[in-house]
Amino acid sequence: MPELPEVETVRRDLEARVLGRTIVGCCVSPDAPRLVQLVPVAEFCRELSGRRIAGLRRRGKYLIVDLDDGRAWVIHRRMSGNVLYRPRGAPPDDYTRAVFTLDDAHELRWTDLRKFGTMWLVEDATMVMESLGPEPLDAAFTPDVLRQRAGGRSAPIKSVLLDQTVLAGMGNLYTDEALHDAGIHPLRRANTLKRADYARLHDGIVRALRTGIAARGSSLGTTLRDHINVDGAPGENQHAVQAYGREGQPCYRCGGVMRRLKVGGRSSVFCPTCQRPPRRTHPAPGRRTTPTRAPAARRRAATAVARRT
DNA sequence: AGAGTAGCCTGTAAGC
DNA sequence: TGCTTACAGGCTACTC
Repeated sequence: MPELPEVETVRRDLEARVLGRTIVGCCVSPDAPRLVQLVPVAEFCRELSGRRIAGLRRRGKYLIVDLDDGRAWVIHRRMSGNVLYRPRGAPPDDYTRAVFTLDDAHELRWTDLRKFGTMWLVEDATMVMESLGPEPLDAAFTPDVLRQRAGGRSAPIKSVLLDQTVLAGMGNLYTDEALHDAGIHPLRRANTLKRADYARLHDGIVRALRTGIAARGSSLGTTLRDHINVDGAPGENQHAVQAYGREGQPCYRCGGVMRRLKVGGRSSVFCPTCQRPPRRTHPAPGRRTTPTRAPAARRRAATAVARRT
């Protein structure tokens, strides 16, 4: 599933291939009625045709194609969207929903099995991504910034990291990786993490994302529904993954068995030894629950979920 | 306001 | 074997 590293990999590949090229044709399949946002497909295609590609940027999981008239073609891959750069006349690709013909005898093919992907043609790219949090790979993203943005939240840290208004670009895979790297349990409430926790988490986030980019993204599961790069080849980061999808397998750090639970409806894999669960449910024998602790019912519910799997 | 969740979508895999 | 159900997940819209 495309997250920051997968979008960045495609951005870099496209920059090397289509920068300066002109879009000479546009065809959107009628079976992808939600693909083009804000304007009718006919208008979108008409306005895009004839435009030269002046730049390629990324913001969070958004890919931004800057056009020569100052407008921006913004693409969000969501779950299964891929951008392929193919010679005109190359064999068809499964689940192709749109084709953008270029002036170099190639075309950009938008493939998207689940049809969740969206694109916009706008005057200013920021209008579709106003609420995004900071870029995790910018120098301005520091442990203090992370703590300031996340530290006031009572939701599980896993859910907070997935909130794009807190931090832009993290998805389920890299969140699991970062939390494992930092030794933080996904159910820990964000407002219970200490300064040192946020320092480790910051490092874990940056490391996980950089590792992903260096490996050209993660391609798990079957090729059809997964991230592939502009030439159709998968990434390699799935071989480097420490946590995501490794339920039942040994933790690379301690050898213990990796476990899985649901956090905010998302599957989360973690090491119960390296990532200590939140405060225990049951007070030690003879001890009383102090009023400053979370209500017993809530703590019990949290641990029950953690034990279920 | 913040937290939690249904729905969008389709292919795969597990269960009966 | 064939059918049904659960699951995967980014994001929006909705409820509580």
